[in-house]
Formats: sequence, C-alpha cells, structure tokens
Amino acid sequence: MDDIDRHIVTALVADGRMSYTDLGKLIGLSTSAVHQRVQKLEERGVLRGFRAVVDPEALGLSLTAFISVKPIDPAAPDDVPDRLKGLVEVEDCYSVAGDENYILKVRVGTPGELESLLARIRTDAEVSTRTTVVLSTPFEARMRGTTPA
Amino acid sequence: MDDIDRHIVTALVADGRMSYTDLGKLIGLSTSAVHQRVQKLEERGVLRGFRAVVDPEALGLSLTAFISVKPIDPAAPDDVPDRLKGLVEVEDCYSVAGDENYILKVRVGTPGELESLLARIRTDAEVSTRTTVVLSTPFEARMRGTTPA
DNA sequence: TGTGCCTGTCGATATCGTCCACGGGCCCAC
DNA sequence: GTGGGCCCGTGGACGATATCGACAGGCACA
Repeated sequence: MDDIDRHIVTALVADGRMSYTDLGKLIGLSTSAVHQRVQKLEERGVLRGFRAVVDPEALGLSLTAFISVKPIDPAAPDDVPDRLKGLVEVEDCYSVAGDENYILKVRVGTPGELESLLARIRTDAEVSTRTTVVLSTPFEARMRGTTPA
Repeated sequence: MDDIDRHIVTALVADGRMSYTDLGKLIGLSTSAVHQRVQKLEERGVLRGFRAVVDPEALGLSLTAFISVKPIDPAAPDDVPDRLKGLVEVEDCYSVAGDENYILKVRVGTPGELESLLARIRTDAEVSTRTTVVLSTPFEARMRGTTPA
C-alpha cells in the first residue's frame, strides 16, 4: 500500500470504469503493472468491488430517513441486524454508542411507505424507533482515496 | 424506465464492471441494445457513474461517526454545507427535520482526529455538535435497483 | 396506406483486458 | 564480492470487448 496504490484507488473511486491503459498513463506505469496492482488490491480486500451509482430519485425513492432504534427488552439477545437485513429499504445499519443501539438509513418513496416500514421494523426487530427525515442532501458518498496529513 | 432498465441497473449496481456482452446475455438482449440503454440511463442521470468500493479500514479510516449539528446563531444565513465541503473527512451531509439541522457522517483514523475534526466543524460552520460514534457496521450501502411492491 | 419514431439486430473495426516471458533492482547468505 | 531468490515493472501477442453505423420490424397517428 504505497503512494502508487493510493493513487490507483483514488482514480478508481472517481471513475470505476477507467481502462487500465488510461490508468497507466495517468499514474505513469505500464498497463500490465497497473493490472497487477489492481488485482492485488482486490485480493487484499482494499478494493471491494465496482458498482454503478444510481440516483435514488430516478428509482422513485425520494424519501430518505434515519431511524435510531432501541430494543424494547434490553435483556433480549441482540440480533437486530439479522432481523432487519431482509428489509431492502434499509440501506445502512450501524451499531452505535449512545442512547440508542443502532442507526439505520432507509429510503422509500412516500411518507406512507415510511410509516409501514417503521411498523415492520418495530415488529420484526422488537425495537422502539426515533425517526429523522432527510429534507435534502447537500452531498453524499464522497470518498477520499488517500489519508490526509 | 421499464423493467429491462431496472434489470440493467440492478445488475450494474451489483457489478459495475460487467461487460455489455455478459449484461446482454443476462437480460436477453443484444450487446448493442444494452449499450444504447446504458448510455440513455447515463444521459438521463439515472446512472450517475461508476466507482470502486474501498474498504475504509484499508485506508486507515477505522473510526466512523455521525455528527448532528445546529447553528449557534439560528438567525445567521445557513451555509453550513458550503463551509463543510472542504473537510474531506465529512462523507455525507444531510439537511434534516428535527431538533438539529444537519447530520454528517465522518470517517477518521483515531479518536484524536475526531476531536480535532469536531473543533474544525464547530469553528468553520459556527455550530454546536452532538456526536454518535459507530461501533460496528453490520451492513452498509446496500442498494436495490428495483422498487419492491 | 404511408410516415416517422423508437428500439432492436447485425457486422466491422479499433481498443482493451489478459496472459506470458523477459529483465533489472534489492536483500541476504556465504 | 558474488551468486541466488524474490519482487516488480516492461513489452508483446492473443482473444475478447466497446463502439459505431447501417438496416429491419413494430407501433401510433394522420
């Protein structure tokens, strides 16, 4: 994981479809060398994969919300993530320190869908919820490939 | 935006580097037809781009946190996102309803870096902060390409 | 019936991904 | 100093792929 690797990662985060040829020109390495480095970065798990970035609005998912959840019975075994992973509306699930146990990020189309989703979350995971609705998203999913000083 | 488009989007979210040939075989269309559809999806903004998915840990970013911010002077003009976009540690910035005005997701390497980041956020944006540290991430950035019934 | 539009197929060509053999730098043992 | 092994990059060759243009079929509408 040297500066060249970081440079490669940065470039591929910006454009995951950049050709190895262009990538080589960009960082001053031959096509093959870049190819080898990318393969090793994938093997090491630094690069987890490549994916298309989709506009949620275009899919009819115009409502984003954060839901903090807390088990109703604090003594019960904690398998909240397992119970929630079947709900495709739940994009992220973070275990957190603080008053609540988990923070979820969800995307739905309408307030009505949010309401029924909340009901499913409460019953499926046996939790109480606190919901924060997102009004707008100034920026999202920014990524830096290199660690700043 | 028909079922074929949704199928394409789903496939490209799962594997952003899938070749048009394979994509065509997968959904039962010729390479060129798929190519045209993907181009139109990009033009329409449905597909925003392609990017590599990186393991934050591998970049030394092992500490994730949510920071809720609220302006110290509620009467001041609200340009918090502009003031924060220069901080590369801030990955997401959501304007939200509720007690606080914005929710930020940040990634740093150490608690010390989080401390100095909080100081910078407070002074740069003139806000008070409430921080929730992420302990673990059961799942993250799941995406569905199709809207469920 | 004819016209225009949309969307698909097919074919051609330049480019790209992928693999292999080769060569130079580096470290270490002797 | 010297030889061997290892890592990493280079360059070339091959098949696969992206990309473009020309053409055909379905459909709505006048």
